[in-house]
Amino acid sequence: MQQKYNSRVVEREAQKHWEESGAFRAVESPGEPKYYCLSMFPYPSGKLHMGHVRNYTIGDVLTRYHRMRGYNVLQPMGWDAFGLPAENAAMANAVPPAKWTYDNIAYMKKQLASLGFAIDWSREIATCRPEYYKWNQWLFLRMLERGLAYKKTGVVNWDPVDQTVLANEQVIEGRGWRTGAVVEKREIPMYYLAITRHAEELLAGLEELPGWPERVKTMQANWVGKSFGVRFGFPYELDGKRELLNVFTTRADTIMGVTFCAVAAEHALAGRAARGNPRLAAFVEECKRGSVMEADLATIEKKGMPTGIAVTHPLTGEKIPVWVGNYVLMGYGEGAVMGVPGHDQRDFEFATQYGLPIRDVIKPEDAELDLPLKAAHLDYGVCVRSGKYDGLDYAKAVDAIAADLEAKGFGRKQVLYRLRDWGISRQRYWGCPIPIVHCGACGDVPVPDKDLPVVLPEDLVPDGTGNPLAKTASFYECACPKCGKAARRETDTMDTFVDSSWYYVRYACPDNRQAMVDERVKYWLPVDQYIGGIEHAILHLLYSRFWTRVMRDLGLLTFDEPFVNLLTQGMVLNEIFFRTNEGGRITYYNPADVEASVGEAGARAAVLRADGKPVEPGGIGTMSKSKNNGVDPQELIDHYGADIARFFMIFTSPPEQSLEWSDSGVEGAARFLRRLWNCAWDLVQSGARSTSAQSGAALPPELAAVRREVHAVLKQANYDMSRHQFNTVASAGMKILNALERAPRDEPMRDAVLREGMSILLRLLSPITPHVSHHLWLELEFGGDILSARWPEPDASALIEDEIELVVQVNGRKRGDVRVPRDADKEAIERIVLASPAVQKFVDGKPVKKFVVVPGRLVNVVI
RNA sequence: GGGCGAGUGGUGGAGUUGGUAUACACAAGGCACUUAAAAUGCCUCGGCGCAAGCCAUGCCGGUUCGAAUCCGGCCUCGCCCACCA
Repeated sequence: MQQKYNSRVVEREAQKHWEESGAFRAVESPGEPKYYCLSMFPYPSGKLHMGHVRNYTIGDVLTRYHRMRGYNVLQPMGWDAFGLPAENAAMANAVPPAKWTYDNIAYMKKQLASLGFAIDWSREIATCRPEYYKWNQWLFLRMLERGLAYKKTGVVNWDPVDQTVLANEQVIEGRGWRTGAVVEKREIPMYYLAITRHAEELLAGLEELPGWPERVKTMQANWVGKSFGVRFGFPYELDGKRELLNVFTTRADTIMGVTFCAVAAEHALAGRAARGNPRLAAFVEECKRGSVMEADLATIEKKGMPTGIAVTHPLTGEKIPVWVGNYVLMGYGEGAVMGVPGHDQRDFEFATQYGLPIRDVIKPEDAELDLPLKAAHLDYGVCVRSGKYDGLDYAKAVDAIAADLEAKGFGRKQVLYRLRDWGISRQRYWGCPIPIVHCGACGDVPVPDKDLPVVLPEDLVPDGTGNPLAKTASFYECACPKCGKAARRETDTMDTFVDSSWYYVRYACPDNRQAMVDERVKYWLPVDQYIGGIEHAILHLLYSRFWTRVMRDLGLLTFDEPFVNLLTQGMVLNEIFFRTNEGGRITYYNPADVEASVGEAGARAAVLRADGKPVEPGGIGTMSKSKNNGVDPQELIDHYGADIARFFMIFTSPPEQSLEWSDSGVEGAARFLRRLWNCAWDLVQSGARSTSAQSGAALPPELAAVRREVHAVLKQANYDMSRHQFNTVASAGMKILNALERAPRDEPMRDAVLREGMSILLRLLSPITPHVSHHLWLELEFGGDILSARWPEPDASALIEDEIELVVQVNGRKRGDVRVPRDADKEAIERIVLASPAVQKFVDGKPVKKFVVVPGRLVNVVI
């Protein structure tokens, strides 16, 4: 054994051993309990960042722990390899996205290997490989057959210079992020997946996910957005025809307070009214051009214009004017609302602005409203000034009004979801081709299964002006599968969220060229533990839950929910430093280049090392390129090694909380592992390798205390492990080492206690610091491979003491402690406690009102 | 505007069911070893007080023998959603 801990040597040897022995190869073994542990696969952006390291370390801890618990574990890894950054890099470097992506994958794979993760690399997948995305296309065709995929014209952000669609986040202050051109709204045909058909099931299914964080479930439920209400129509006549202006409301009880109706600019009625009304037409155009971003909509001023059309109130027969309102969304409900200014704040603002009447028809049960209203009264109450509905509460009023509307044929109760169908068309090159051929004679023709996959050419270089596929004849020129005539292939590709919606299934059978899934899926799926960032709480996880149900309905899967347990790990944060120059431009400096010192009165001063001049502290924030506060994990690994990096990640914060980077924290981790090594070295030097740890042997009190400490800490650590609080498991490792180091030197049984303690400690740490644990396990000759060693359990007999210490409280305040025999009953304890000087002093002859005993912990004397 | 979290030392954070608040670290200070530095080891470390003791888990109140933990009302911060009818 080397005297000094050399992480490089230890880690290289351990990794070589694991690789040569195929230690992480997962093999199906029916009858054996399985544990499928999955971390969200990375986008191959170039190199790992700290967030990856944290994510995969947490996953690896769970994987290795469950293996030692006797589970047949699977931890796969792959690449979310399609996407926009590859196209941007391609433009910048004139290299095809494919080459850039594959190079990045090769480098990042090496980085992952150097961290010692227990990954089964034989199952590696990359979503940009035809053998993977073929099944995207295949499933899309199945969905098309069932009407679950369909084509529709939708509104998108369009960059007129680049001739391309922009994602919402690529629109900055109304302009394209690359070109600076004013973004237009355009209606173009896109393919949609009918996720709304599963809205109810996606909502109800959340109830069956006790292993998911509450907040993720809440976010999903809000996103699906279920509302109970009434859908009904206001009748009107146009060009001699009787029509209905349909609206949806969750407040049918306020229907007698309607003083106007408002429709979205895109609504058919608005278009109709705009004909022959240039001012209205101009207003409608203005509204249509507005941002697609909903967050922006919330802040803009309410604007509207009358259409000149009037509808009839379905219950009162009153004439109601119809307006176009910029606050009405075409995409939700009917694109039209009933205006109740008395009881809806938006309607109130609109009515106030345009002088429309405001009517109060709801009042609190036992109070009167302050009239005139200064704002809409939103609370539920009872109906007033509502004719036959007067005095009814919310539920009764809605029931009665819905019944009347239904009787008259105007509408009825309805459930509405906020969720919209998933548009998957992207006018981008680096993605999965949509398997459709456009034929002049036959229309849109699906590519037959036998012609799958539609292969994406890998040698194109985008230039920023539109989709290169649309300019590559060898791709788009094809024969119609139906009639054989010349046709044009669809050049849109799929949203990359499609790729990530089912990759976890494919890990079970990545090599199957004949089918999307096979028998092995039944063994491994669903995923037992999924780990990833909270930023995927809505979209990725919702799409995956949807896709799973689609596959289930096709008979490909037999379960509803893909991820049984979900752990959302926190962000990795670091300090931010910057300077502002005369022009107001902010330059960020990496904390590694900044010398920070704590000055007088705790004031923090920071200077840039390069020039010794001060920089301003900008607080703490997520590691990011824009704030230039990232720490390159590779430097950490090169300098300290994988185990120290992993230990720091686990020890510093609980997995779900954010983790603050700290150089001295890393030093602390390094210090601990050196001490661990030294402890093992001493034990090896004492020649005590073969001394067996006998639990039953009578130990002198000091050693019994050490052993008791070790087992007590282990007991707590096992509880912490089970609830995924890994930071305190790492603490437990430190506590055990502290206890072992305190063991008295001259006792003959010392080495036996130390050996037992080390065998526990190494196993406890091995999920966190697998390399050094592996190495010391061999050096101390505990037998076998620690990878598959049994997880340690505390020895109950080690925890028993003949005398226990009880804390003594008087009136709930700690006043001392007493030692009592382990089996003392309440009377005996009371006798001892009342006789103790600490209690005597406070009781001072006063009568004892109550004597509370918490067994094994404390007593409380109430006087 | 709505929803969900979270507020504990100088810092990161412990504290299952209410039961010794501040575990384990980091930083800081002191000492030892050393020619010196690094490394290592030992000690101190919530506040006030000479002490007995008192006060401290965002603030105010309540329940309880006993509250960081439970209940009610505020304040602050973070995240998510957001003119959703």
